[in-house]
Amino acid sequence: MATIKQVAKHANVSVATVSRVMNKSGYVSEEAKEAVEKAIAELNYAPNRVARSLYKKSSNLIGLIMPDITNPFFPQLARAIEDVANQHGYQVVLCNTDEQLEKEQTYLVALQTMHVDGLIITTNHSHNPNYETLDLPMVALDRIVKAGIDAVISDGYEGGKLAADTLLQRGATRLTHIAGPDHLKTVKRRTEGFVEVAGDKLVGMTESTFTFKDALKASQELFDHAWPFDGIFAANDVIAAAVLQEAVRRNIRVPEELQVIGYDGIELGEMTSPPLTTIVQPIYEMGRMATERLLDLIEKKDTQPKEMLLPVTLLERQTTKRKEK
Amino acid sequence: MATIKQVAKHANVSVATVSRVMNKSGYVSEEAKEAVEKAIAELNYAPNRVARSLYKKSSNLIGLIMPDITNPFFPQLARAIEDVANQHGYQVVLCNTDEQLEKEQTYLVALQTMHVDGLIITTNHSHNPNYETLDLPMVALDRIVKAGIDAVISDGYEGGKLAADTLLQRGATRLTHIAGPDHLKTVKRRTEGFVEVAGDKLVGMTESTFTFKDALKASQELFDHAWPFDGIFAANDVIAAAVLQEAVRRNIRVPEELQVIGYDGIELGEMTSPPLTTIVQPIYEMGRMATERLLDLIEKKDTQPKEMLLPVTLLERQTTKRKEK
DNA sequence: CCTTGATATGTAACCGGTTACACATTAAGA
DNA sequence: TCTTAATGTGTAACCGGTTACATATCAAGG
Repeated sequence: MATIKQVAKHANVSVATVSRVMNKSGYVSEEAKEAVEKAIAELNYAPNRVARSLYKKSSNLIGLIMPDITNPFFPQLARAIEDVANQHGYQVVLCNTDEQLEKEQTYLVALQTMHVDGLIITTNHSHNPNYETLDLPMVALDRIVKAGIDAVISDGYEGGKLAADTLLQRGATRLTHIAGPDHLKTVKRRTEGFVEVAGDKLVGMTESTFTFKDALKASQELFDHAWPFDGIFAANDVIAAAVLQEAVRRNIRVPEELQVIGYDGIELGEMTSPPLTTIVQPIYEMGRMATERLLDLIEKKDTQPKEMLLPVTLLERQTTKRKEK
Repeated sequence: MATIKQVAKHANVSVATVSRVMNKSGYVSEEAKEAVEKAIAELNYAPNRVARSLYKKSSNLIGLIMPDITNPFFPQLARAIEDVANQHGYQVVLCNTDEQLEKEQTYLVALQTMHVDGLIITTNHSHNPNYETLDLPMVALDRIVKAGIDAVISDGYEGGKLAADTLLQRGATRLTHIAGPDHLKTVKRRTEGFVEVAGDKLVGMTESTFTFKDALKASQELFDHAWPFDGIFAANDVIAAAVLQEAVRRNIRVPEELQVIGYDGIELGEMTSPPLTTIVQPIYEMGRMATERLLDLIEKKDTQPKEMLLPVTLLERQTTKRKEK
């Protein structure tokens, strides 16, 4: 690969002039500019980003820290982030932490020493010392790290209420719920909203992680102990899919005997039988906003911490009944 | 962040000595070593990877080029790659190209100018000029780029035969198939294997992309035109899920009336109702092997091009009948 | 005692960009 | 015509590491 020196020699100017035309900075004569552009084209030159990074202390890299890209909620987020980053000339470094503090810490130093310009974090323990001392632009996505760090989240509380409302309106009278992991504040809000509206119609509740296996186990327990019920809200779509599968296995008709609502709006919901009714959070949009916000932070456009709460909507597919008039 | 100079001053040695103890190279007295280690610990020093990259022309970064991480086959691959890379001190840069040559080209220069050490490619057009001139270690994963470039793929041909065999053995007599996109050689092999064994039992066949929407459309067409049939092999699990959903919608009992086999072994297959029987390729293993191979290439351990063909297995869940004795 | 090789350490060049600064030329304004 | 500011360009320092090379000390062998 050609270097700036070779370009300079080829164009009969100094490296400073080459740098100036590339960065459109300082004064350059029309003549010199053309010569440099010609040389760049002829040598197929592209500036070495590593060298630039070293001086500028900025790499045009952003770190994306998530628990596990294998969890079907995250790829869409990653996609949005990558799209926006790329449009602005940034690349993203993928980090799966499995929510392990130690892995996270290792990544954090790796990312810092490679001078990433910012971080998007979709992982947290309620108290994570790793981030608190970190002096790097960052935004939390779908998680809340701590006050003072920007966050983009969906309105889980309203989502939970909407789920209960919908179930009740469609004639359900005995509601149940499978909550998500206890340490995720954003997920807890869904449960709170649901419980509030469900009131004394709530006849059973359990808890599960977001893996399908665990969700299946939780579903079985719920069916074993709380049956009969005719409406269920799952803390996310994976859990809802497990509920659905277990219902089918038990020959419970959905939605006639049991109505099911999930949360997230991932593609998986389209693929179940019947397709899943769910509370959709605008996943791609959330990724987009988080990234744009991060880029603003990096370019110091706005340093006032913000929390962005996005509205959710009901997507009626076929695990709920038609609306009663 | 501290620099090597500060560490040197703090330990009362030169930067060269500091560098030597960090890299365990050259001669260093026990005394100096201890002083340096103490200084490193006290200043919480970690070497600047950008500076190191500039001199070494190696960044410990690998580029991962895939069509779309949102396609449920890829996250598991990405996860495996990231795991292995990380264990060896490498990070991965995620690139979604949507199979667009132009996007790919843009990424390629970005990746080159940031001096990534290697590439894993899971995307291709049968003839992609971008890679042919590229002088960078790379391995193709689940795709074949061209002879001379290492590839890790699963045995689609055997997989197709296995699917047909299984269907036939379980009493199916009228087989159909939904093939994948025509330009993917590895996917075509599945079809070839299936068709060969199915022989004159094959009563219908169509083609689809790997998006659920398209797959649903293809399924509907197949049901409209080729019904009745009692065994179907889909080129991947997403297509199989679409077939399943359409079958349920048409009140066709699975597996009693129609047996379905997919290909891939992604988690989604577990979540359908009933759970999907499928030909599983060892996805994580493939990602692992590709990455290990790439790292070998980077470290010049072995430069003889190789193609690794991994065996597939049948995972019997509930869309096929029990084996007849 | 002298030579030699192993051990130990520091100085400075280098990687490939960016930019402060010095210097030269030219045009405009007084 | 003289001053001043705008324009144009090159040299060299700098970013933070790595390493070639020079230099120094010391122990072993002849």
